[in-house]
Amino acid sequence: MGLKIYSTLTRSKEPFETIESGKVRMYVCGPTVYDKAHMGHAMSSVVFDVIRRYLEFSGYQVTHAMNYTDVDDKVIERANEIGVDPIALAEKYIHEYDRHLRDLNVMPPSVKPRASEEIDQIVQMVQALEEKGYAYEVEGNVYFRVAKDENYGKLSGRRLEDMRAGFRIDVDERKEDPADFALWKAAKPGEPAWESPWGKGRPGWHIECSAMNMHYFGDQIDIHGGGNDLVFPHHENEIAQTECLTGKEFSRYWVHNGMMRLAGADMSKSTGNVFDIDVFLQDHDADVFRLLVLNSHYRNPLTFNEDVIQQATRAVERLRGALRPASPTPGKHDEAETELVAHVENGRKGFRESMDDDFNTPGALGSIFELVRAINQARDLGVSEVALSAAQDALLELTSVLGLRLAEMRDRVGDAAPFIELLIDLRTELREQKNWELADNIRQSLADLGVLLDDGKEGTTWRAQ
RNA sequence: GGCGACGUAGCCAAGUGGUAAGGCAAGGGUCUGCAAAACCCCCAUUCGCGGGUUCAAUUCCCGCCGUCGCCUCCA
Repeated sequence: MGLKIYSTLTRSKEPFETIESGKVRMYVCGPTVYDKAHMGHAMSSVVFDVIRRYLEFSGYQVTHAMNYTDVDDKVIERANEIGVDPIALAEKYIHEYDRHLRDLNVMPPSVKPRASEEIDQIVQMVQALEEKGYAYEVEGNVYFRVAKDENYGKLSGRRLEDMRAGFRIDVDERKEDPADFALWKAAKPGEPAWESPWGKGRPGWHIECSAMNMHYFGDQIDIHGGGNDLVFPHHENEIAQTECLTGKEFSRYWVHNGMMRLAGADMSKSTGNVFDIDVFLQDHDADVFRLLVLNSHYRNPLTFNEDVIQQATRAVERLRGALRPASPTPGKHDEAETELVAHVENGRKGFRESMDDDFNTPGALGSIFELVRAINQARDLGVSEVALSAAQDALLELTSVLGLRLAEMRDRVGDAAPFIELLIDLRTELREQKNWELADNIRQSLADLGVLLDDGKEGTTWRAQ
């Protein structure tokens, strides 16, 4: 029972088979860098990060490309508004986005191409399309001849006639067909422009992705991803350009994540701009966002509001709580330890089965939480440190496939452990003397430093918050 | 108008042709100097509404209602 992935192209789950055995070429559309990134971008990044991590966990060698669209109408428009150079503006937001990816614990893409750095490749591609009759030039603009592509519309399920019917009157009169789209745009004054066979100009939106794919991966890739808002026209046009040129299937799987929904009245502007990645991460742990995202299937719309943030925060605490050490005075519990081993196996199995089913992360989390309960039960029973930490290692492994960093805090205070334990011993003596006030002071002071004490029947344990 | 999704407990959310994972919240209990955590119990005879197919549907089909996305440059 191997991995299955839902492809937008076939609208069904397909067994995952790569072009090259054991290797995955994955291209994900990144942001147009004209403004601060929002939580929707973060969602998409996390979704594809988890897909990548799971593929690697499954033994694939993944090359992950993510582009930055830095030459674009919106970038130019914004740059002109504030009077800066468009490329410089894009550069600023690219830096910012890279930082967000780090903060969100998104594995760095293998390559991060930018439109402005792929001009040669783009020009070559447009030329080739022109030679094959799929493109035509009008006054320095080059358009893709949609009517010549008999498969046009196959990804989004649209028919040309339907689309033409919807066009308004303000279409570019120079196009042969209102549905044709720009491959190359003639430069207007004040815009970034490059030399080309058609005069000075810049690439259209869709061609950059086709060109980058060809540059870094060749004619075919395994996975092409992005938000489902890109299905049309962006990905539809990418397919058209690339497949008309190569005559081969462009991408084996088209993977699209659902949109984030900010709908609920509880999260309007009045709540503040919780939508910016920046702002969110100031107040919340990246793990919280990840859990929130992974708690629903990537293709479905994601509910995002204060309620679910709270719920995710508590859930992350529960996950971390499972990493608390074993009871200081373990007993002999062979049966319980055997059972714990079985739970670990079930957890792993359930996790894989869910993830193999089109990256069903909510199902995978279900298995993880079942493992959490088993670990907590075993600890309460008093199983040995060895048995418990084996299960905890499994928990850490599975959650790390989801990109969660449960152990981070624990690791961070790791060096302080001997001192914390010293304080615990001291406090235990104070408690034996019924000096509650001092004992509580120590507990509170440690809590302020992010170290929580748990007084159990068998003694006191601690955990990092 | 065209194309496409979605509607499961108070909230978030999986899932299956044979009667509903998981998380959060609420309630009861165990433990505890107190607290927190943890553990146990409890929490949808029911999966938007109305038909149909079937021995059996939340799961398949049809219709309706509702929410949402895309329809030329938004992840």
